[in-house]
Amino acid sequence: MATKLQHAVWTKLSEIPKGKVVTYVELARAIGKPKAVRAVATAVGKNPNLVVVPCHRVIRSDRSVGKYASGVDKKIALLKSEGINIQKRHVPPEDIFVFDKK
DNA sequence: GCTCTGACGATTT
DNA sequence: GAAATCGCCAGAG
Repeated sequence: MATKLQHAVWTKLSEIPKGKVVTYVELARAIGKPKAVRAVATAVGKNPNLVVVPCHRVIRSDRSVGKYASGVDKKIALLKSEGINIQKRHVPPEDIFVFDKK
């Protein structure tokens, strides 16, 4: 099952271009709930559609990779494969994607 | 309807 | 710089 919040999150995630990552804050802001970062994180973690939902492109606002269901190390490897020079503790700000805010 | 928990954030110690 | 604390929203029991 999927709540509307989760759907909103996944939809936004699918809009992230390859080679870019997004922070939970930006993602939360994109769905109109900038304070609901925790709810957003929960939604991402429960993502049932790994194909259209690149959850590995989601990082924390402090540029740390955060967590990953299949292992943080895997997440980092995937992002590096997309051209992102990511590290466990920090991610290059220039590779962080920002949603078009209104 | 209340309480606990969570892939978090920001601030303080 | 790392750990602890408080605050935040939504979902699950």
